[in-house]
Amino acid sequence: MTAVKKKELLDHLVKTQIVDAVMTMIKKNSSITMDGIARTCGIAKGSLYNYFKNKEDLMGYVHQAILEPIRESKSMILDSRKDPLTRLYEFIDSVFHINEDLHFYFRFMEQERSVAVEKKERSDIVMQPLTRLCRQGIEKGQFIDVAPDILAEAIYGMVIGPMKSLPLVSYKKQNLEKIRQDILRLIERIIIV
Amino acid sequence: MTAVKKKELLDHLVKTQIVDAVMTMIKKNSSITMDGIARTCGIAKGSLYNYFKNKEDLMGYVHQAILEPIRESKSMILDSRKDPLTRLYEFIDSVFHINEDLHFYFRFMEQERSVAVEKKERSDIVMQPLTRLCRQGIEKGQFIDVAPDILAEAIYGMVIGPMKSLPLVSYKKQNLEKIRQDILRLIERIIIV
Amino acid sequence: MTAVKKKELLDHLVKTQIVDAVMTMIKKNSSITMDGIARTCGIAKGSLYNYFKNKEDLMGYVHQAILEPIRESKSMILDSRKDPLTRLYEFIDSVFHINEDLHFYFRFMEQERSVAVEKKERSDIVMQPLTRLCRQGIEKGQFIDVAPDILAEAIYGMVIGPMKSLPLVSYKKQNLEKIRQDILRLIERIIIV
Amino acid sequence: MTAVKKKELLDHLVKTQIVDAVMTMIKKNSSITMDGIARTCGIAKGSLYNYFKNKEDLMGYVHQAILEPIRESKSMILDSRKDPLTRLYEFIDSVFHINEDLHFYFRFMEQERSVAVEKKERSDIVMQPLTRLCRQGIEKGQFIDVAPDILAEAIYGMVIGPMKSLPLVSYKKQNLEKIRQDILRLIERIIIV
DNA sequence: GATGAATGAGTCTTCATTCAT
DNA sequence: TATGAATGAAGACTCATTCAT
Repeated sequence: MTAVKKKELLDHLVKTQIVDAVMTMIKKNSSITMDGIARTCGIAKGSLYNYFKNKEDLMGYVHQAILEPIRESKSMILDSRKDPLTRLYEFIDSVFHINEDLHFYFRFMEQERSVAVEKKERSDIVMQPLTRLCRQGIEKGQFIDVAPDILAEAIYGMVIGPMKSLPLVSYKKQNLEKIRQDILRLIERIIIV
Repeated sequence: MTAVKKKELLDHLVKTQIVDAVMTMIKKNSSITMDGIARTCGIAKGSLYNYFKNKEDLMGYVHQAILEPIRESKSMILDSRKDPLTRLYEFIDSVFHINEDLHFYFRFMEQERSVAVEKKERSDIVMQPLTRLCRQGIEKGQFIDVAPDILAEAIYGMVIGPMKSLPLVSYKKQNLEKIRQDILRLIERIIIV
Repeated sequence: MTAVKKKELLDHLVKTQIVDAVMTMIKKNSSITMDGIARTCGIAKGSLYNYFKNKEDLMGYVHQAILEPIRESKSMILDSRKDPLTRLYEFIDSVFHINEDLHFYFRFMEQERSVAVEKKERSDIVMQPLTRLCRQGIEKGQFIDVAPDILAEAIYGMVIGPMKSLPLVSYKKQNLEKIRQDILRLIERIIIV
Repeated sequence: MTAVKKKELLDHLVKTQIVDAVMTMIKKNSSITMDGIARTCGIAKGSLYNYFKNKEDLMGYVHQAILEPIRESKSMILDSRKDPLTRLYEFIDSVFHINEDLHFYFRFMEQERSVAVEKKERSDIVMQPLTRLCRQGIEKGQFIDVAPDILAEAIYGMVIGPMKSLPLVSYKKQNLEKIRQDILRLIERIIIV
């Protein structure tokens, strides 16, 4: 391996470590300070600045690191070449299977309070592909014919809403399956022609 | 009036003033500091501590003061003795008519970022009465028979979702009416004829 | 005394204390930090920010506090209604009598390194009145007729130059008088008999 | 070439490179950090410490490297075997012709603010030879008979003063020539018997 | 009770210096 | 010898809280 590659690898390793540290802190709901990040990483405060220009930069990187996998997984489903109906079901399934990530994502978004940013991200990651999907479903006559962005919002609300409030409802595995069935029944009844 | 009553009245007056100050600051999107609150109120920083133990206490009070009117207005509609169907339509209408309040409420929630708190409040203010409403509608055979909390979440998502993203969509008055029509068309499909 | 006056007095007292602290530190040639200023004053770091918005503000105040007396004393001499010749001799005398202040002033200027600022201050305090003085002397036919600003610079250089380098020259009281005589002999040659 | 000589040559090469880097940075008015020096040189930060014990050491070397040419050029003029009067005129001319260097020198001095050092350098480079020149001029009966060091200071002040303040005066080429003429007239009038 | 000056822990950021490779 | 990542001491600034008047 060349020296350059080694360096890049090491660089990436430390950055990953930093991301992990921030994630841990977010999960613990502790406030994110450069001091804290360094301590959690077990490196010196100054070292953080060898990897990132400043806190904003660092948080931006963490942001991307957290969002990218979600963005990708959603995009893979929502933008595939399958039938719109199929994709919708797959999307709903995926939401049920990644709910832990999703909860983390939501908490992160709330920590990183910036209305503009949140809406932008939500829009980029889920709403835009979902809106495209809805448009295609409507064109094919599979979905009810309302404005596609409204339809997308409604689907998002119907699916994500119950997921977000799950931790409040005391639920077991079978409950989760029951919830899924109910959501599917609603989707079938409301969305599909 | 007794001295005690006078004191209570004065106490309430100042607290109201403090709440207003915080609201003003949130609207201006300025960061909420004890110093700033005192300055906005026109009282001394130290005096705040005569009314509240600490900042958390103060913010808790503001929290309640902001939420109570929304809670009440929602409760008045959702818990009235009218027909569930009627109440549902009234609720949806109310959401469309108070959207300014609602935006303020959302901004406040983002300032006061605390996952636990947000969910709790949302639950108290809207979801519980809405769930009760759904239960009654289902029992009466008016709404499709799924778990009432899921139905409530779905309705919430369908109605609030598009509202939250409104600032992003470039919209005019007629757009708003179009959105309302679309949402109503979706909601109607919940209802069993 | 009213409460307001008392407050103003106290405010001024603390600011004076801060100025003194900075002066002390400059004399000691120690680097001027907010921490150090606070320590030297015997007050808390945060308190400095109750009196000044930031370090720049504080240093600006110190700047003025140091310069004002010098500015005033120079202005009183250079802008008086006396004969230009008389004023010139008085100015030279004054330079010899305040040389301790002047040395402190020069050291301060070097600490506060900002070319623009230094030149501006020097210009405001000494060069402008001195140039006016020269212009009047030339008009009256008392001084040799060259550009007044150049003449002013030359006088400044002739008088201040030797003063600045005094600490290097091992000198005694009588030396100082000898230097003064020499400078005066040079200055006299500017004057048209 | 022996290995030792090779090493010395290399050492000198790198040091020259470092001096150039610092000069460049001073001209750009950017703050001089070890990191920046290394980056500008294209060598590693750690390597600087193979050539210099610490930053102070490095800056001292740069100091000498910058001053030496000025010192030499001044010395060549002031210490030549020509007539004192001729040398004085050559000195004044040289000041007018090297004003770019001089400005760089002044900026450097302001960066390297240290009263002691400045006075020492000024003394070494200009004042000592100028004082010698004055002494010779006085002995020859060409210059006015005051203490040679005072005379030197006065000349320095008369010539350098206007030069230093030049950037303030909005001046064109012809202005510069006018200034030169005025200064020469003053010198002739005041200094020369 | 009201006041607001004083406090100091906590936050981000810079940079000279060290040291393992 | 060369490298540059790691270090940590400083530095400027913020802000919730206390307390003497």
